[in-house]
Order: sequence, then C-alpha cells, then structure tokens
Amino acid sequence: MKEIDGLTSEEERAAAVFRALGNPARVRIVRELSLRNACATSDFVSLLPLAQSTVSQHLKVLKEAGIIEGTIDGGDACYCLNAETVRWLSGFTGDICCPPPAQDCSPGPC
Amino acid sequence: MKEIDGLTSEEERAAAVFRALGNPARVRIVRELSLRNACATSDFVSLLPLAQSTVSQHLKVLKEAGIIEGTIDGGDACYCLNAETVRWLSGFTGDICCPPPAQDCSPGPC
DNA sequence: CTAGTGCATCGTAAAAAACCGATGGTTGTT
DNA sequence: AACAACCATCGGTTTTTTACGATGCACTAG
Repeated sequence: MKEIDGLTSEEERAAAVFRALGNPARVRIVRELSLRNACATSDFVSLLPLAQSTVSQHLKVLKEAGIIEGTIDGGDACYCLNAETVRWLSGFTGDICCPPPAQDCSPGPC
Repeated sequence: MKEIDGLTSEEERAAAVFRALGNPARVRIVRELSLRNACATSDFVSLLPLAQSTVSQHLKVLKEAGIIEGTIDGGDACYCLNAETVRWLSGFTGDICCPPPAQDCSPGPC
C-alpha cells in the first residue's frame, strides 16, 4: 500500500477500521460482541470454524484497529467493543451518505 | 480466506463492503464522490498519487462491491455512489453500536 | 486516415493477509 | 509439584492485494 499524502487522518483511520472489518470472521466477532457483551477467546473459537491461533490473530487485528478492547483476567481473556470507535465509525459511514454540510442524497448527473 | 458456514448473507456482504473500503485511496474516492457527485477516472488520477491503471483498478474494486456505479459515456467514464449500498452500510454499521432489539450501548462486564 | 485522449485490462513483481501447528507463558486445580 | 485450561505469539505456506508499465479499445478532433 502506498502512502497518500493529501489524506486526512480521519480517512486514514477509516481505512484502517474498514480493513479490520473486511473479513467474515471478524465481522462475526464484532457482531457477536454487539449482542452479548464480553466474550472469551474460546467463545469465538467454538463459534468459528478456525483454529484457535487464527481466532486469536483476528482478535489482535480488531484490537489494533481500536475496534475492540481486551483484558487478560486470570486464565481467560475478556473482549468487548470499543464504544468510541464504533460510534465514530457509525458517524463516518453515515456522513458518506449524507455529508455534514446539509447535503441530501439526491443524485447529481449520472 | 475460509468459508464460514454459520454466516449470515448480511455479514458476508458487510465483510465484502468493508474490505473494499479498507484502503486509503478507495476511502478518498468514496469521500470525493460523496461531496461532488459524478467524477471521471481522470479526476481521481489527479487526486491520488497513483498510476492511472491503479486508480482504475481501485474503481473496479469499489464497483464490484456495489459501492459505486460507473458508466462509460463516450470517451470518459462517470462514477457515482450507489445510494442503496451506502445506506445499507450505514444501517449495518449503526446496528453494531446499537443493535435493533432496542439495546443501548451501555457496557456489560469488562 | 491519423493522431490523441480517456479508460479498462493484462502480466507481473513485491508486499500483505489468512491460516495452521507448535511452543511457551499464566492461572487454577488436584 | 504436576497437570490441565486458556491464550498469545512464533515460524511457515498459500493465497490475496497492491502497484506499475504496457497494451488495446472506443471515441474525437484535426
């Protein structure tokens, strides 16, 4: 991937978050976390047809993107969504459809 | 990437769309399209520090994900956002934060 | 007909991602 | 102490992505 200079830090962040979500397994994980808060790694391992190491890696990707947070508490881990990031993402995505400057989604030419 | 059986088609779609957006150049393109409707390929080429062929490929990725639509009209192309997809994405993303069953974002354990 | 412009596609090299098994570190249990 | 459970990380292979130049196609202008 190439560095893009004229890029907003917001756009950089968006790309990073989107990339992290761009995998079925990770979408599943995030979806699960949005329903029942706090799951252990083993929960996801039994939820997905993937090896434990792979699931752990996916969790790491999500964590590095700031989408989830994880703490190790004794033997097992505890993951949950990062509310701030999720909210921000929701806002960014919404703005794509309806940009802030009070602009509706009416099509232009094309 | 491995097939995941218990996956909703909605989740499949989400992963595909997220993946398509998981690149700074493509976020820039979509962002630009959300502001001024309908741009030609050459517009993006001058906007991004990338070769024309690369930009064209990025546009293809976005098109295949259903995020943008493109028509060739004489010499030059005309791209615009796919409103349906963008709206759907916005909804899906919003649901991650606040799932449909009237569930607020209050944290559980963790 | 002959450029020339605007795009898409092909071929390819380099980089990144996905996945697994194996290993090792904590913690809790017997 | 020894064992088992839970997780993260380390190598390594395969697949995918990214990026580029080169080529080819459709249309326009001279």
